[in-house]
This record gives sequence, structure tokens and C-alpha cells, in this order.
Amino acid sequence: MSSLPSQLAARIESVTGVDPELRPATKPQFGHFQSNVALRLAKSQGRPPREVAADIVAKLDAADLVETPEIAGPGFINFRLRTDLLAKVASELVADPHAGIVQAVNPQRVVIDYSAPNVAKQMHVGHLRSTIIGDCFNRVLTAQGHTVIPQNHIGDWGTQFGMLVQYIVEHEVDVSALDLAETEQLYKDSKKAFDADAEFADRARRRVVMLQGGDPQTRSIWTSLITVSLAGFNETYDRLGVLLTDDDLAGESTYNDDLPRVVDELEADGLAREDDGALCVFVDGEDAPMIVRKKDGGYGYDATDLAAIRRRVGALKADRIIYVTDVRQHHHFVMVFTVARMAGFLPENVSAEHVGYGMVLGPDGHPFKTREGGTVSLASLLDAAEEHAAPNIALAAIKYADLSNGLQKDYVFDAERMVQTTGDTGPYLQYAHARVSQILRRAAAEADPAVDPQADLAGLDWGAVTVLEEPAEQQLALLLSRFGETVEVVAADLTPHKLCTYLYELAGAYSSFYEKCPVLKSEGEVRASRLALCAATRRVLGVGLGLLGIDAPDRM
RNA sequence: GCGCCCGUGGCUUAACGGAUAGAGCAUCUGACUACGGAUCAGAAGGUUGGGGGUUCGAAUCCCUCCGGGCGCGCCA
Repeated sequence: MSSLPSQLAARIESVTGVDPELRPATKPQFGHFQSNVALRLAKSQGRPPREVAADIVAKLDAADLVETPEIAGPGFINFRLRTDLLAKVASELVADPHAGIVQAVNPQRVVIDYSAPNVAKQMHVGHLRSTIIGDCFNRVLTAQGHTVIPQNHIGDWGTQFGMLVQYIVEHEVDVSALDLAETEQLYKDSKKAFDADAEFADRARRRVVMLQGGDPQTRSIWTSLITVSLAGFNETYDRLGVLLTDDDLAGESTYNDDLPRVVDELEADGLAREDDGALCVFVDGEDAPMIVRKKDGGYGYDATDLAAIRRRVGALKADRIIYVTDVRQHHHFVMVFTVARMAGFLPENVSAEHVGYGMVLGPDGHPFKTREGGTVSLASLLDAAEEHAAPNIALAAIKYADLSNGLQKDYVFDAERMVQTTGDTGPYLQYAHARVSQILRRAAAEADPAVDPQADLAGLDWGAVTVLEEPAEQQLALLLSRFGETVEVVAADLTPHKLCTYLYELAGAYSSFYEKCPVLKSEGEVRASRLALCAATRRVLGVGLGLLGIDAPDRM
């Protein structure tokens, strides 16, 4: 069942022949939805816009959906949904297993590449965004009925491991006894040795060859590093409350064996050729080539990403691939997608999108660094927020702050502002959810004193919304009806901030309703209807916050 | 040098070519024997960086200038 505006839009289009571009009304006096279709058609028809509009309204068959449309201003057509329809939609939200989220007609297999921390290093600010954003996409697309295949492309391969393993061998370190912070220190020490000591650097390079060749001792140490790292990552994922598990791991090393074959194919197809010692793919319109094999015979991340695409399309059977990395890599992915298309790794019917996000900035407005100039660990950010609020609220604050603005913009990490419970913040939404839960809890207890106050409120039967007399009730019902269409847009455009805006408006509409329309103190049908409206609000707020990866507490 | 992104009230920010540019914070007024005031109602605050152009209509599209960020062959 499609959303109300898409049903209405279809009816209008059957009259006009073109997309009516139905949009939520910009102002309450313009009704619920507006269309500018008459303005656009006026020119080609050579008639006054208002006349065209009147013609459309006369031919439109939608009395079961909307009141008589109004023609306003230069020729806009304003629509107001029937109140009984709004009541019906709101009533159905509570029992609907999908809470109004429209299920995909053609479910896809969607690969989402996100998080991607580096082995032997703690997760830092940069990983916060990738992890939170990717987690949100995962939840939204899953809720629509798609099969999401998360891919955690961890940095577990490359020259740095030669350096690190060599250092560990020479200093006889027992990796299994270390935690992630300690391996990160080892990494820094080995880097220092690598830069300062040419002989060590040579030994490190030979160690890379041993790693790739499968030398048992080297592999054993490498495996230990991964084990220690995963323990650290999983601790962070657990704290962040994200869906990633070890099943989603597909690090760079995964593709190691594919690289020669991938590159050979490119060369055989005539796409790749040697230039200045390196094997390159030149792309029209790009001044620099993609280097698929380095001068020294090694492979870089271009080759790895091509191999990953090939596997995601082939073995994982992806219909859509989404990459969540920082915006600076945008051009890299444009190149990878282009070359993958040229090589046939990425067929036309599989889409590939790069979602770039901006940087997290420190209080000074510059990229977040510690006082010593090092990277800020993700854990320390969580600690900072928890100084101001309980863990589940602090986490909501961080996630909401991260998701509520356009993704590609940088933002300043300001813990105190994020945890504010007033205004456009995560805790404000949680508060609205807690307040609506309180009303339902009290109503349940009044109806049956034996009811467990901790009972699952969603499991109770709250009846139907039958009365929408007050403007505040109508506005709340209208917003509830828009949940499905909002999720559709967010899933298509990968724009979580639109879901944030929606939920904030919903929480605001509920707060206004809460002030103007007593629920428990009202009587009879009005009381029953308002309780049902509360139940629907609680459900949509809860499910909506869940799509953002944010906890919706019944009390706080 | 080439390319991409950005510039919206004091601050943070929304707006898929449409009506009077919409919010939040901060500021100022109101509303508490309260369904949890962790709230609500309201006020004030904007020539959307400047200048041209296209359009019935531009924050949005095009040109140009100014300011800021990022990326440009063997790091990922």
C-alpha cells in the first residue's frame, strides 16, 4: 500500500499526464499538500494558470482522499486530506508491523560498506561518522524489506603490517597479551623505527613479502593483531549500539588473492597499460590515471576496491552498493565506479553510490586533534558526552547531532550543545517518547490496576482514532501519516537529516497536542481517540528513532 | 594550474525552480495547586557573500568576482 501523497499524485497525474510534483504545503493555510502543476502546464497550453488549475480540479477524481481542492495564488492547487482518512491511517499505525513504512515492491540486495577501522589502531573520530551513518542506512533499508549486506572493509593488509610485525618479532612482544591501545603504541613505535632506520625499513619490506607469501610466524602474529583489534572494535560497536558483527567483516586482505586476476583482466581487455613503470587505466576527462599495479609490483587500494566491487556484484549478488567514507575520497570512488563499469565488473543494473561525509571538528573549528596533536579516539568522544548525560542519552545526542545536518558538511563536536534536552536534539525526541509512554502507562494502570507497569505498552489494544476536532489533533495525525513517505525519501536519497527533521516536527506536534488536548482528563470517545493517537505517536517515534539507531526509552 | 564542495539573522542550520526563506540556540514577554515545565505560547532578529543573466517565478540554474574547505600517478 503506497503512501497517501503517492496515491493522490497518481490520481492527479492521470488527469495532467505529468508528475504533479505534489509537496507538503509550505504553510498551514495552504492545506496539507500543494502542487504547481498548473503553473508549469500553463505555458505549453497557452492558457492562464488558474484556468488550467480549475480544469484539473474539475476532472480530478479524488473525493475519497481529499476535500475539494482550492486554487490559490498564481495557480497553485492546494489539497486537504479528509479527516476520516487521517484518523484511519493513524489508527492503523499501531498494529501495522511496519508502522507505516512502505515495503519495497522489488526488494534489493544492498551492500553497504561502512565503519572500516584499521587493525592495530583504535577507532577515532573519523570512524564515528561512517559507523553511525552506515548503521542508519542499514536500518532504514532493512525496514523497507531490502536485504542489507554490511561490509566492514577493515584495514588489515599492506606495508604497515610488514613494519609492525617486524618490530614485534625484533622486540619479542607477545601480542595476545596486549589491548588495542597498546598495539596502537606499537604501531607508532614501529613507524618511528621505519622512518629513522633504513635497515629496519628494508627488513620491514621483506616482512611484507613474507606476510603475502604465508610465512607461518608472520601470519600468526598478524592474526593475533587482528584478534586483539576485533575485540577492541566490538567493544566500541557494542557501546555505540550498532548492528555490525564479525559476520560483516571483509577486510582488505579478503581480496588479496583476487588482485592479480583482476589486474590481468584489465590488461587483457586493453583497459590497462604501463606508464612510467606502473600499470594504469586512463579515463577520458581525467588528467591522472588510476594505478592498478604499482611500479614495485604491489597493489594499492584502487585494485582492492575494484576486486571488492567484482566480488560484491558476483558472489554477493548486490543490486545496489553504497560506500560511506569521508567526502575527500569522492573522486577516488567516481574513478573506481567508472573503471568498474568499463571493465564490466559493475553492470548497468547495479547501482553504486558514494556517500561522502564531512569532518568532525574540534572546538577551535579545525579537524579534531588531541592537545598533543594526535587523533582523538572515538571512546573519548563518548566519554566527553557522558560527562553531561546518562549513556543512552549521551549516545542519542551524538548520533542525532551527526545525522541531523547534511552529511557532507563538517560539524563541530560540542558535547554540551548536543545533550541539550530542549530544541532540535536527540534527547528532546527521547523526552517526547518518554512522555507519551507515561500517559499510556497510566491509562493502562487505570483500566486494569493489575497491569504490570513495566508491561509492553505496544502489546495493548489502544483502539482507533475517531475524533480529530482540534487543530492540534489534526496536525499530529497529519504528521503521523507522513512517516512512510519520509522513510521512502530517506532511503532513496540517503539523507538521514530528513528523517531527523520529520521526527523533530512530530515530537513538536505531539508537545503542542499535549498542552492543548488533555488525554487522561478527557472522557468517553474523545479520551479513547486521544489515547489511540498517543499510541500511534509512541510507535512512530519509537520506530523512527530506531531507524536512526537511537534508543527510545519509556522513562528517562 | 585543473577539478569538486561550501558561503542563509549574533551562533548552529532547513528549504527535490514555486506562494510572506522555515527551524533550534542565545535574547525578550507570557503560561506551573502539571497528563513528567527536561514543556508550551508569543516577540524581536534576513537586501540567502557581491554583481550580472535566464525565468511568469531564483537561496536553488548560468556567468563573473570575493572568501573558506578539499582533491589532483604509485598512502588508504
